[in-house]
Formats: sequence, C-alpha cells, structure tokens
Amino acid sequence: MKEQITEPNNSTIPERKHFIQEIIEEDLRNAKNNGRVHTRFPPEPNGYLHIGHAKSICLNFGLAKQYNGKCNLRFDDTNPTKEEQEYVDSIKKDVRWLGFDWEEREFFASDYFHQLYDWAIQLIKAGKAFVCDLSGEEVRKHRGTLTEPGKESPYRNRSIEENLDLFERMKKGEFPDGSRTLRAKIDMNHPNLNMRDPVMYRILHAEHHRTGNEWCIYPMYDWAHGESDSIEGITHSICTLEFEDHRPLYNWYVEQLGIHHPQQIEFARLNLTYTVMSKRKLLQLVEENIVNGWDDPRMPTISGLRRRGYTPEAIRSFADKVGVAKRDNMIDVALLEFSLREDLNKKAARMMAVLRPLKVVITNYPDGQVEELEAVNNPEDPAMGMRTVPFSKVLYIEQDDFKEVPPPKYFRLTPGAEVRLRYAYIIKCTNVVKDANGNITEVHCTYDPETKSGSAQSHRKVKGTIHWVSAEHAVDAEVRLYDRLFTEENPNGDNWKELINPNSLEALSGCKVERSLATVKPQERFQFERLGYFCVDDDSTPENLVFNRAVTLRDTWAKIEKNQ
RNA sequence: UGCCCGAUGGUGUAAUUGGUAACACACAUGACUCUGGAUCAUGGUAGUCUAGGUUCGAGUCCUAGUCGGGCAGCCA
Repeated sequence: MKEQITEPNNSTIPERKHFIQEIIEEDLRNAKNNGRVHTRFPPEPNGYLHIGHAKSICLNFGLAKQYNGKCNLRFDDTNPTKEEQEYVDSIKKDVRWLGFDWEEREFFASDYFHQLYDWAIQLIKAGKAFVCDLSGEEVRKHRGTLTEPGKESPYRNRSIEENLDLFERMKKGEFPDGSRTLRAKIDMNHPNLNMRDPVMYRILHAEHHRTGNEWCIYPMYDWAHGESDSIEGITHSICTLEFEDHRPLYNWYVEQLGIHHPQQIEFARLNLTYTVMSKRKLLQLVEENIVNGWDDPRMPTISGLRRRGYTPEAIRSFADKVGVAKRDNMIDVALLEFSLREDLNKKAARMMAVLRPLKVVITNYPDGQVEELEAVNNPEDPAMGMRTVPFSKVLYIEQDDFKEVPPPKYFRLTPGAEVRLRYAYIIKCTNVVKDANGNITEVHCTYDPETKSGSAQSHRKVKGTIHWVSAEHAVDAEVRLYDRLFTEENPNGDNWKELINPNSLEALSGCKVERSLATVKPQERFQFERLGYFCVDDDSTPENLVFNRAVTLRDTWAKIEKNQ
C-alpha cells in the first residue's frame, strides 16, 4: 500500500514524487508562471489511443488536478494526409472514458493556422525564415549527416521581399506539392540536425478534416507544436523522449517570436511485454486483419482494453504504478493484469459458468426436483447481496474438474472421491460413462443430502469445491478466451509479424452459464468463479450471449501442474 | 568519427538530497478458505555499469571509461 499524505484541502497526493513533480514544485516555489500549472494532452488524430497514451493522459490530467491547474485536449492535426475525424471521435471517447475532463478546452492545432501564418511572415521579415526551392531529395543532401555538417541552400539569402511574395503565392496554391518550402534560417553546421534550417511549411494540396480546402500549405510539427502550447498558455509541455532533440528548436521558435515560453519536459514512453505499441504496427495489425479492428480485445488500445473488460480505474492505477522517469522501460504485462484483478475483485459480481461442459447426473437426487440455493454475489462486498441458483438432478461441470486418473495433489472430482459443489452439496463420483471411442460423456454421482451449504449439518470438509450449472436452467453462451498477441516478450524486431501468437483467440461456443446472466448487457463485468473476470462483448445479444475473458484468476493450480 | 539522454534485484519505481538500499509486481514457502480466488505471514536474490578519487561515511560528489537508447521525413 502506498502511503498517502493528506493535504489541508483534503486531497491526497502520492508520497513519492517523480522528477516532473519535482520540477513543477520548484517552479511553484519560484512563482514561475504566477503559480499556474497548465498542461495538455496533444494526440495526433491518425490512430486510436493505446495504453501508452493512457500513461500520458493520466500524467497530464493528473498533474493538473494535483496542482490545481488545467489540462487541455489538443489535436495535433497538421498533416491532413494522415488524419481523420474518426480518430478525433475515438480519442475524445477514450479520454472521457478514462475519467478525464477537458471542460471547454478542446483545441486543434488547425485553430491556429492563421496565427502561425502571421508569425511565419514575422520571421521572414526579421530575416529568420526563407522560401527554399530545393526538392525533398536536395534538402536531404544539403542537410549533411550525423557526423558531417550541412550545406546552405542556394535560396537561403533571397531578399525579404522575394520571400514574402513567394510565401504568399505558396499559400495561394500557385505551386505544386513539394516544389517549395518555408524554412527557418538557423545554422547548417549545427550539431543538432533539427537546427539545420528546418522546414516550417510544406505545400500539400490536401483536404483537411477541419479546414477543408482553405489551406494548401501546412505547418510542420516543430513549427506548430510549441506555438500552440504558447497560445494556450501551457506551462509544462510534457512529451516523450524522442522529442528531446527537438527542444532547442522548440525554444528557438518561441524565443524568436518573443511569446510565452512553455517548458518542454520529456519522459520515457511506456513499453509492455508481449505487445507492440507503435501506431504504425497497430495500424498494420488492423489493416491486414490480423486482429478484428482497433477495438479487438487483444489490442493494447484503450478501446481494445475497454472491450476486453478493463476498467478505467484499473488503467489509472496501472499508470500510477509504472511511474514516470527518463530511462527506457519494459513493463511486465502481469502488472497490468494485476491492476485489473485488484479492481474487479472488489467490484465484480460472482457468477457460475461452465466453459467446457461435462454432464453430471446425481443418481440419488429426485427426478424433477429443483432447489433454489442461496449464493453470495461478492464475498468482498456484502452490500452486493445474495442471489439464488437452481439445482437439479442433471448438471454441468467443467471438463477440467474431473479426472479419471488424477495427477498428484488434484483436489477435484475423481472416481470414488468427494467434492463440494459450490453453494450446494458434497457429491461422490460413482460411475463414468463413455462413448464407443472411450471419451467420457457423463459422470454419475451421488449426493449427500446432509451437506447442503449453509445447513446446520454441513460440517463435513472436503478438499475441493467446484462450480456447476443446472443443465435444465443453464443459458448457452459464447465465450472468447484471449491470450497474449505475441509469443515473445519483446516482439519489436524486424521479424515482429512472425512472432504473432496463432492461438491468441479461442472462441468457445455451447458454454453453459447460470440463469442470472441471461439479461446482461455489453460492458458488464463478472467474475466467473474459479475462472476469471469476464466482460459482456459488444456483439452480445439476449439470444446470443458473448463474453470476453478479460483476465484469468491467479491460478496456483496451473503453477503446481506446470512444475510437476 | 557528431549531438542529446539514460544506467539501482527477474520487472518497474524510490532512497529524508552525503548517513548504511525501500515499495509494488513477479517468484518461493506456509496459514486460512465452500472460488487451488481473496486475505495473512514468511523467504530469497542487489554491495546500486566499471575503475580510480574526495570523505569518518558515496547509489548520491569528482575524473576517466563501458554499455544501452534516440536523432539524417516536406511524419508526429
């Protein structure tokens, strides 16, 4: 348990501070930004958000909340060729679902295109930017390499008047895509490649999802991002490590313009074992139908995790546990799974469901008799009350819960042995029925009427308790079992697609679930006793119930079995 | 042979800013249990990348090195 310190205002803050909190508190002590804390979450709407973004969302919104500040949602939509409204919508949905509120502060970099254009003119007039006629290929050649300095563009010293004229004509659409750029005039010998006269605008005759065909020149990330931060009065501009090299350029632009200067701070992005996190790869999984869309429950996307059965609380708690630092990391997916179990253990109603049914006949139970037995909905939360489950002569149990020849330490049903049926009776296996091929088709048992759960005489103890469902009352369901998408911990080499787990989805039909589950709705979550946590899939209907296994229960038996 | 960043157990993150390595996950063992769940208890493994140095004392400071990551889109 993490210790909490109670603040005078009654809010709690984590005891441990990470380096960004240290920076902010130092700024607060120095009354920087007049004591304001203002962050932003700035996704590009070119894909769905994933668990790595969730870390960033929790960080940015969390910091704002902790320091009584604000956090904006801003779409970095400066590349119309890759961005779409669908992504904007999904991002908003996901951030909201995670539990964060940007209030009225929903912004787009494209909101600032006019301001950016005016500022570009200001830089041209100051002799700090020029129109360059070099082709993409030529620009690349002039840039030099990591170890060699670059060469100045022959167009670098055009007159201000000519630059102004050309830039205006670029804007008017007089030139074809790729024919010219506006570049900042900095230093072609700079050891940081980002400072070698970086491109500010490129010509793109493309329709933008918000500005339509108004523009045919679009600002580059570096030119748009810091300026957007500045316009919004962002105090701490938090981003991932790969932008570290861009910070000098970020600073250069705001300094040349003489505008509010947010502080860029970089942290290490999240990596998770047995999955990929790059948008490019996730897009590929979707487009090549390796998974069934962005919200496939095997995807590390927020929408995938949601459909799988993850709760916002579990994801926020996970984000909290992984910490914030600058060193590269690879988080064990077991920590994510733990976060879900921790949350659902307290909240999910218990139900009985049999995934791979094996028929059990209680031979000494009266034909036609049905008893309604009392079951606890959640032993962790008495307030969730009780329900009733029907018991009768013919039941289903899990195939795994019967072994004709039991391995060592097997506590479940075996010939001649006794086992407790949860919330019901102790039964004893008397006979095994097989088909012509020797497969077990049913198991015959007798029950001990004295051992009814909750009754005064039910003192006898048996080693194992198994779950069951009354055949007559059971509801059929489809259950989808998910496993990790990749077979290796770090599937990030060039051969990543060869490492895809061919058995990451196992769909079971003809599963038998207890009566109480007949009326469930998509997104509802349950614990199927002894099996795991399950979530009603979006495909589910009352006629055709579909459950996704979000995560198994901790399985001590599996470990024993494995070590034998 | 460029610039920037990083380095603490199996994995992450801490260490009162120079005071004798902690927390979580994972792992192992035991107790309890009508979920082999939950809960509780216990345990192991680190001399903090290396080598020097400063100091009574270094994960924290200094010097030199080693290893890892990022950067050469008109992507973000």
